[in-house]
Amino acid sequence: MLHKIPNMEAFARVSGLSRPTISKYFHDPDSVRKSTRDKIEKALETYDYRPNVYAINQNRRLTKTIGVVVPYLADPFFAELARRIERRCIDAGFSPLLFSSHGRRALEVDILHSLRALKPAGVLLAPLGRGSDHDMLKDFCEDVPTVLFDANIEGLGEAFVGSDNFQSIPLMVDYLCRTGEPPCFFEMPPVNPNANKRRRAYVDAMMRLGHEPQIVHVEGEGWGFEEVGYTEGILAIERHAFATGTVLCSNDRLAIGLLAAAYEKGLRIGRGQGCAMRIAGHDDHPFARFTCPALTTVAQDYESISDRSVDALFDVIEADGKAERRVETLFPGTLVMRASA
Amino acid sequence: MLHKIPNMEAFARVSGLSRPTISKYFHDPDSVRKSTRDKIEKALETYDYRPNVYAINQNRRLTKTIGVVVPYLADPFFAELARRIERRCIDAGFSPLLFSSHGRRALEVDILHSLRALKPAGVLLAPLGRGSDHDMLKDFCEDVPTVLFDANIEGLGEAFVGSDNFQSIPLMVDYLCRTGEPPCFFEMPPVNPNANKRRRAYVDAMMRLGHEPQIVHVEGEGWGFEEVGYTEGILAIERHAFATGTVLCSNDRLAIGLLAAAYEKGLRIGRGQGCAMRIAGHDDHPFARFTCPALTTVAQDYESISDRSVDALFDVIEADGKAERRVETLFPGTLVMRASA
DNA sequence: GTCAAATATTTACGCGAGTAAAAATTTATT
DNA sequence: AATAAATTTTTACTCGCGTAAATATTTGAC
Repeated sequence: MLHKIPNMEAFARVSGLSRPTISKYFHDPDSVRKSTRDKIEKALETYDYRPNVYAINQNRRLTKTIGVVVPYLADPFFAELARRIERRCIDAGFSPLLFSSHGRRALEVDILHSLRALKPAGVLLAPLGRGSDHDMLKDFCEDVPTVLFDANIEGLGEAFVGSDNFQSIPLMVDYLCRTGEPPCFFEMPPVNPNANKRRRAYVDAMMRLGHEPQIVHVEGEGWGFEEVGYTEGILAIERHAFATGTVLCSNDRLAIGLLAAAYEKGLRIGRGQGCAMRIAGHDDHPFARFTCPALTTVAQDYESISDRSVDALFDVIEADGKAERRVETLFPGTLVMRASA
Repeated sequence: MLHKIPNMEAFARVSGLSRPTISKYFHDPDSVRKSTRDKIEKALETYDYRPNVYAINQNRRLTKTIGVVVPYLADPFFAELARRIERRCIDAGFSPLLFSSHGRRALEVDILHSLRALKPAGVLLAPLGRGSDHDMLKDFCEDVPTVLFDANIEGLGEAFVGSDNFQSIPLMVDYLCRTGEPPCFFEMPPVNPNANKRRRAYVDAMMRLGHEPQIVHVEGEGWGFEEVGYTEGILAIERHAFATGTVLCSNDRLAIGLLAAAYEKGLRIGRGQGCAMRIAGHDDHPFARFTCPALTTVAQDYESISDRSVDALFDVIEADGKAERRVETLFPGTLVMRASA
């Protein structure tokens, strides 16, 4: 175990250099001569010293932390996005801090409050959406360089990166109509703007193809989508609420619930012979390939979304926290044909 | 929008009080007289001031942050535990910071390094287990009050809280034997000690009941359990590797993969007439009730585990970072009978 | 109204670093 | 070797707040 060094002053002594030089080194190792860099790194092997984060950040106006806020971390979709974002932040020399609002407005507000206190270099925020405190969020975005992702809120933040629901939903509707009955749309009360956009995209797509849109709207609160999909799926099936045997769900988690309901009701799902129903989702949730049957869905471009969000934030940070203008980047989805539809 | 106040000095002026009093207030609002508290809170409504986190923590030896580290956040099991833990920390006036090792040793090491720099009041750590850097972890635990949960590492940390695999696995084995063929055990290379314990518990339980243990061990790396369960499940089914028609998986995610494989192979899963196979899991993963068929499993006691972990950490923190002795708390699992077995 | 107890103010120093300016030293160039 | 350029050292001040000690003020009890 190496000997602990309490502060930079002491470390400067044991490494035979002056404190400002050490300070420069930790700010950027390449800013000091090779020979002194070697001295420092040799000392670092012998002594256990790392600069005090709090003392460092006290003076810096902007720190090296980046806040990442998602609405619901128990959703592997967000876990996956967060994972990629974290990675890219680390690679760029930042320290990401991850927060989940757990679907609750009060928590999102709290998180943003304490995040502001941390003076982060920037924040990547997937807002609750409908559940967000709009005014508070606006204040926040004015103080802290923020890029929104996944769920857009008009005019908030320096940029938005997400999926193009008006491309992805028609893609799926087209596919379903081409290969069988036109789909009904299975949705719950929208927790965020995507859900709304998807419904509208569904209606548009159906009209364009000359079909009557059939929306099966069910009640259900919160972010326990599987639960809602299951419970309300059971009811919908019992009441013959699905006008056709093809159901497009507003997201994969809802589809997973519906799949479970259909299974329990003895309905065979899929596009083959003897199947009573086709079910499709949206997102290509990490678990979608392991449902029974595997879920046909539209894949969101995780990689592009996370990469682009981070890039956008870095741009903003370099531009002193203000983007020239607010850019919205929408990535197209890709059809993932599996067994369920 | 309220007027921004740069520091405590200035805030003291506008609220007509002295800085030390303000300092006391933020340390504990009840430590000042009601009348001054009111003054401060009135000023707080007019002016936008919150103390600088970094300046505060620079002097405090122990901060009010608590680190929460899990091995793999995209696993809803950990997401759920983390959620409960976070909540309890917040309620107790701490600021939890959540980190995921994403299954990688290097990342766990990095996280612990930067966590140490944050001088947290304590850390709740679910270690990678087999993948952890044992020596580094030991150093860490000596510096920072740490409570391990989920995966135990002998002698590390001030306490351990987890599930009692030697109770839960026999519970399931008994049930399966009582209601049908004795189970084989489906497992992959153990990423953490639980997997090992579960295998041993399975062997013990089978022997006790006078049955020959049948272990189906498959290859597979990392934390993509569903993927391994699926891929290797397909192979195992093709090769008739399951000695009996009942399979106990070392965890639910593996079971979900196997379920998908069985479905694809046209095997009907469940305990009823015409079923080819029974599949059981372990953990009661949040999605386990939505598989097709719903997964029979052993529920881990999420609530007790998270609550007890936090309590244990608080005890340690109050006892100045050192527990009298290292206590291991194991909670029993409960059988969750669903349709799959 | 008096006096002790409780609370607030004043004053002053410390924490661990960032950083700026001037002086001193090292390195590179010719 | 002389000189210019690059780097390091010295010195000193800043940041925002914790905290301790002495002093002053307010409060409550009688």
